[in-house]
Amino acid sequence: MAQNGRNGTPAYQRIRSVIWKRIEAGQLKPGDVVDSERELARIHRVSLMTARHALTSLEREGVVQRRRGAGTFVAPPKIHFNKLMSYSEQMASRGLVAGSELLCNKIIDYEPEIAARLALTPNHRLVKVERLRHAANEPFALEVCYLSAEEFGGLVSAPLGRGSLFSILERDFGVELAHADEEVDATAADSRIAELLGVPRGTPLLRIRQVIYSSKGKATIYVLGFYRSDRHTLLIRRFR
Amino acid sequence: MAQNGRNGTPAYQRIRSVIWKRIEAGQLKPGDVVDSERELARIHRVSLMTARHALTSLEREGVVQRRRGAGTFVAPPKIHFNKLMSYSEQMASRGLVAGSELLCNKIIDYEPEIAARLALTPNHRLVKVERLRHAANEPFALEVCYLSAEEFGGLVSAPLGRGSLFSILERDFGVELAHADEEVDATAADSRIAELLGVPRGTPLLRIRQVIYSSKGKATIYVLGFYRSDRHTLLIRRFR
DNA sequence: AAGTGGTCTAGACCACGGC
DNA sequence: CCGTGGTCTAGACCACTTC
Repeated sequence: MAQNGRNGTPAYQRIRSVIWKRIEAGQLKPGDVVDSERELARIHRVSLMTARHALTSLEREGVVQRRRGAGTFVAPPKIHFNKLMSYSEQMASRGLVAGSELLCNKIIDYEPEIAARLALTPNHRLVKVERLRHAANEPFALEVCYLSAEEFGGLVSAPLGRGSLFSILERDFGVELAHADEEVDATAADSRIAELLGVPRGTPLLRIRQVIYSSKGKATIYVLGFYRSDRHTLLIRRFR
Repeated sequence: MAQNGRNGTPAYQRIRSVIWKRIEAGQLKPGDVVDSERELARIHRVSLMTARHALTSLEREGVVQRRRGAGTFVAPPKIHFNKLMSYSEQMASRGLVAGSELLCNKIIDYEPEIAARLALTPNHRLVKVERLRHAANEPFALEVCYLSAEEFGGLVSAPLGRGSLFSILERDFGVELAHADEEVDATAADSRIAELLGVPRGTPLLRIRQVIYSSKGKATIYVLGFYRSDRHTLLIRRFR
């Protein structure tokens, strides 16, 4: 028996998931001791190295912390820094309900600079989705998304007023989003944006230009967003 | 011989560093094949698991990529996204020379809100370092750093006009910086900042408040920065 | 002293990739 | 087919923390 005890999942992954589920269920709380390597090996009838592998992989993901001579402990709840999340997901993670108003959802013909951001030919047709984001019944952001019309033309008949763009792409188009590169700067509200966001003209806004890539490395969505900086701050974590 | 072959460093780390140095020296280029687990085990007279440990740790750091059945390869050069870098390091990475003007370097007595950001008592004394950053002979950012005067009082006599704060802290104070949490928003230039940065009053600026933590998890530096958004955009990568 | 994580051995079989 | 990485065993000694 050099391998899996019948089914195809490696032993160390089974052990991983047992611990992970126990944490998820709240049976193990941050700071609690996790079964030691030797206990795990005994319980799961597995060698020490295998039990160790399970704990090592959990530690790498930040789920547990190990202290030599002391034991393995459930790590404090991780804060989601630098996570690519849809507006709905962001709101949900703060315990708020997402509200948004669909201003525009159509196909546009010629927008060469945006097509270039998506690595498309200048005359490639694009779906343009413009939405006003609300929080606490007040507008706080204007977001304009662009996607290839060839691939995502079907979006124009999608219920974007309600559902999240991310979930529609992932569910209906089978797109797996992987990461995004963002450029952030400050700009002054022009008259249209000022009116939509309910601020005086010239108010400093956070401008974020975002290219979202699929897991295959293809530029999939370009998002141009303007955020009221009195209602929204960007959180970033950087590592040395 | 169950352990280290005389000196104190583990075998897997020695193997690691041999490979790492070979990459650093340019003998191994991105895409090149790295010695296989079995070769490493043979060459370094070590068991397979130990050779494997070396490659696993290099893979976790993104130095190499492993493909089952194929081999282990040097990873493509990593792009420095979400990296905590000093101003000098940022400039250097873009091939520019850092220029900065020291406006203020003194100890201040009572700044409770900033002390709180560093998890210090309200009346804790602080070192305040204010610098105007230049690029291409034009000012583009104002950065104010605060540190505990108790720990870093010696900074007031340091050559901050020339050297980087990071390198002084790391070299002279033995501080190992680990990560930073940043809050980013947009704000309008007040009269003093407008004059220093050479822009009209009310110009939208990027404001970044940064708490930099040591590797021991201690809040060490608080940085308040104002950036001309016509000269500087923030780049972020987010992951799903 | 007892228990923990960290390192290590000398093998093994499996699944996969490229020739 | 052979070589690769992926998983696994049944032990071992060391360094460290806790009591």
